[in-house]
Amino acid sequence: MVTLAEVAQHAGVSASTVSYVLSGKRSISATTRHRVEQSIRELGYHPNAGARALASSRSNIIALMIPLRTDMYVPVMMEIAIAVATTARTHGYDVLLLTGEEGPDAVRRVTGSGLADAMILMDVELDDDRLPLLRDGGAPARAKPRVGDDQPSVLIGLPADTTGLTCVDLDFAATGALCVEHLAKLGHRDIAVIGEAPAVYERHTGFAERTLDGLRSRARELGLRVLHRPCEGGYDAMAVTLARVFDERPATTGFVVQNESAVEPLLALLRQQGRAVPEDVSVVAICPDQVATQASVRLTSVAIPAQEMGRHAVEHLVAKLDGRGSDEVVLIAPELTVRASSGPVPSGS
Amino acid sequence: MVTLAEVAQHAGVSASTVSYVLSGKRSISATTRHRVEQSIRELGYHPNAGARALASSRSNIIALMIPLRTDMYVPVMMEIAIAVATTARTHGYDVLLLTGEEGPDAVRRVTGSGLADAMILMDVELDDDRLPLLRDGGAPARAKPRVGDDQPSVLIGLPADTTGLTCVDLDFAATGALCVEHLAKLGHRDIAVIGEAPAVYERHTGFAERTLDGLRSRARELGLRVLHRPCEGGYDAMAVTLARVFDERPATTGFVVQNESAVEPLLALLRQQGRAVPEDVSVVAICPDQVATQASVRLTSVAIPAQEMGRHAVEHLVAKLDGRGSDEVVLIAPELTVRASSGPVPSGS
DNA sequence: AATCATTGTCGAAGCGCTTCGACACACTAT
DNA sequence: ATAGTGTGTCGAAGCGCTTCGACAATGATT
Repeated sequence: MVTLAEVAQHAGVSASTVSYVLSGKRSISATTRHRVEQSIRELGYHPNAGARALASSRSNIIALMIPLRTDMYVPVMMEIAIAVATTARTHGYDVLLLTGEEGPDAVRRVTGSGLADAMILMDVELDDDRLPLLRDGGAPARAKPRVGDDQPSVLIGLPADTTGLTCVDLDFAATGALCVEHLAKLGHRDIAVIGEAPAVYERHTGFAERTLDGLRSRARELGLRVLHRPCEGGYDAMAVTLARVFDERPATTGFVVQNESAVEPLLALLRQQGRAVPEDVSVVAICPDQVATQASVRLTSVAIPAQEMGRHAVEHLVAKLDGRGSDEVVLIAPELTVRASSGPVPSGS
Repeated sequence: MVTLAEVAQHAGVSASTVSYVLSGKRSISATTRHRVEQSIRELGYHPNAGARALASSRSNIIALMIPLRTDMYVPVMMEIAIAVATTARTHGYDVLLLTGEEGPDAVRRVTGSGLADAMILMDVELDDDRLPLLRDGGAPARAKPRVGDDQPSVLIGLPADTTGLTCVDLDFAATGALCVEHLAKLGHRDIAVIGEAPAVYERHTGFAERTLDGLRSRARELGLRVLHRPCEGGYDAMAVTLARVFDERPATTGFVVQNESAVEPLLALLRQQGRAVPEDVSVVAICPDQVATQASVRLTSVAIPAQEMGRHAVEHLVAKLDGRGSDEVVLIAPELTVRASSGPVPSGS
């Protein structure tokens, strides 16, 4: 491996000069800089990451923690992860992939060892046991918790208590509201919400509950009736759920679906029952665009802005690492795209 | 941050002793070891990753490179990535997430900087431009490429030329063969293969072509007729493809599908045409179990062993890093699970 | 002509760890 | 008693980089 010293020798300058060329922390004359850069290229020099981390106590690595069991739709998580990785690279950071398996210990390990400079947590639960560690920077009991000394972090998802935390998420409450508004405008009065699996609600995952809250309160204002039913994915579960919905609210003409694996079954079952979409019933989905456009009926939907979330998270983190930036909650405004699955209520009804 | 020296002082031993307790590379008396371990716990010591990497020239990090544009089904990639991360942890390694964006440069950067000790590449193309770098350990032109000095790597997927490379993959040729065998046994004589999108074949992605080769040669032995049609995902594309299939080969009764986003459309279209599955036509899929079991008809399928592939890859890599292990190609034997989508040919035909 | 910034470069001191050789000590075998 | 053989521990030398203070050299300001 070629070292800084070898580059310095080759260029006929001191090691520190090479270092300053690399970091740009002191001004270097153009001639010297070019000579050094030339040597670097010729020798194929790459600074040693370990040495750099040791000397500067900065690893230029961001840890991305993905829980093992996730409530998010997998492709969305992947999209976020990819967005995080690519955005991080543009800022000179690499990404360390952590699974939830180790739990809070992973936070301690990474923080304590200086493996990563910062941390992004995905799919945060309302009451997540990793949060206390992040609030005080991972140091369990320190005399003087100096500000800015701790491990910056950004959550993707919103916990119950956000004090001292930075979070990025889609504004799910607004999303829920947006969906009913759209249906209300089309004249629908009875709305059924097909939600995530019951387990998701039991685990008090933030996004599912917030969607529902936003949706319900807007529905109340608009005078609509809402029936919420959690639903496991797949055809059989959906069949049961759907039967119950029409049993309880035969006048239902609008559906809001927040469960990717229920989307296609719902459409198939409605078709099978002779209910045409969008002529007889309207369906609005909360899902990635890919699902919305690949479904058997092109779905009116609110997209999950995966890339944007990943990008935002990294950019906030980098800002924090640079001393700019602050703790705040960033909610991304939802956007509803009208496609072929929603239309005015049937005039006959 | 608490350092090795502080632990040593606290325990009343020298720094090297603490280091040996940690690494176990020299024998330490039980009493000393306990005392040191106690101090470590009390002080909440975590070895500094950078210092460790510098001193030992081992980062204990494995790089996982995921191409940006992928031919694999996204959830499968995610499953592999998670399996890689968790398996790596059990061997004391962390995982660095690299996207394909940087291309071969990423290999050079990571290799050159000692950021990672080893590398796993996913979704390898038949003629991948990252491979030459891996064969000689990432050093473009070195005088004496000493054996064992280079960056070990494992590919997930099979390139055209595997000399000097270690690869892990599902045996797709055997998979193709297995699928036709199953259909042949049930009496089907005319088989249609619904493949990945045309772009996948144009890019010469290994797994698609190998599946087809294995399938065709076994079909020839068994005297079956095979019609292969690449297909984009989604309903519209599938409708066109399916119409052409029955146009060209009206006697088709068996389908092999290797395209997750074509599975559900195919089932829906068959149903719509009044062809019952499995009574009139049989469908065998090559897809993750989750897709097979969540489809509207539970699919007879060959699973993609994502976890196993991830685990294998890491274990091979760790073996190489430990000086054990060798370059070899590991093909995982396919397993076909019979579910509800395949049955004997209709007697009337 | 003397003074003061400014700019560009260097030397040296670490960062926290691993690892090698040395060494003291307690044994066993002469 | 003497030499030989392990054990368990220590001291010191780095690993390759960053960064601080020092210091020429240059030009601007009196």
